[in-house]
Amino acid sequence: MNIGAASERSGVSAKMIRYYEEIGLLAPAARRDNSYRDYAETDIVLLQFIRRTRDLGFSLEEVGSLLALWRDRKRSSREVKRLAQAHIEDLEQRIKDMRTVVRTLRELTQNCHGDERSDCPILEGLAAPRKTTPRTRPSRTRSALYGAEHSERDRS
Amino acid sequence: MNIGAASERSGVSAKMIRYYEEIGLLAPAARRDNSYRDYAETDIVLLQFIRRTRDLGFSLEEVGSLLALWRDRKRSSREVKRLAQAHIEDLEQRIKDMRTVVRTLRELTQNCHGDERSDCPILEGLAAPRKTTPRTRPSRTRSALYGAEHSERDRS
DNA sequence: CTCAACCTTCCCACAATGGGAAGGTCAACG
DNA sequence: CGTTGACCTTCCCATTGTGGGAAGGTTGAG
Repeated sequence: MNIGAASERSGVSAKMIRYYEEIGLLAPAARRDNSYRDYAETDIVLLQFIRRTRDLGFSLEEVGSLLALWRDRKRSSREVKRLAQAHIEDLEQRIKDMRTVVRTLRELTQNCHGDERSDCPILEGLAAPRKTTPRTRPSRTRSALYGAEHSERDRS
Repeated sequence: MNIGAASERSGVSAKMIRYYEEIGLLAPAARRDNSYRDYAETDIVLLQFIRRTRDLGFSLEEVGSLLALWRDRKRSSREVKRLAQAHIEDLEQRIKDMRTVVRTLRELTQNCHGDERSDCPILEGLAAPRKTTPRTRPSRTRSALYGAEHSERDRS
């Protein structure tokens, strides 16, 4: 199976498949005479695994750990669970942080009449850090969830 | 005031201050004879503004818009409010997505005994996308919130 | 005078991903 | 058989924000 087909089957872009191979997340793919990468069904399963764990917000490094644990079936499930739980905690912290931010922004917008008048409490609020900002400092937590393409929405 | 002092006063690293200047977010700083950048109180206010909006998860591009609106006081508050609200919606979507992910992960971990035994429902679950995954696809939403330095926590 | 602590500009790295160029291959159609 | 389009290959570059660090200039205190 060519990389294109593997990509379609797994939902991982060809570019990413090559990249995962390059960084050692995947073993070098089998090659055919024409040097095309050749994928088997088992590879697809692997790719889908990666795809899914990525969707769940695990970093590639974490995906690597999970893959190692997966390959090495003899290993205990303890580690897997620990990894998953650590990730859940990460996410929960980030959700909490974001909610705080949303609350702050809501307070700011609430007092802004949003019309033609020029005075805007949002800007004042942004300029003068009131107590409303409970140290939402980047709090280390991260794992590249939603590294999506910049939303070119309406306000582009 | 040297860049170091300005950094300390504003909470923005010297490196970032230079970067913001480089990308045109800030006007080129005044220079002294020795070519050192020289900052005044008003600059500090500006830097704090940036710092705060960054903390609230606005992208640098968005910060740029807010700064423009701030500088141009004659402008209506409508735009500011719109920007803030768009950002709130962004955040809310992301919170929703993350909650879905947390729920999924919770379900997976719940069935994992997490002991020495080798079978781990988490891994099975990750391999076989059950219905539990309600299209949490990267859903465009993003603005580089928490682009923190990779958390080198316990599991480093 | 010397040394530490500043400052300057450059370049490099990171996470993950996409874009695209320059070139090789293959299959189908005429 | 030849051409064409759809593949594939490897490379390099851009992105977003941030930090690290080198190589060099300045300055102020001891």
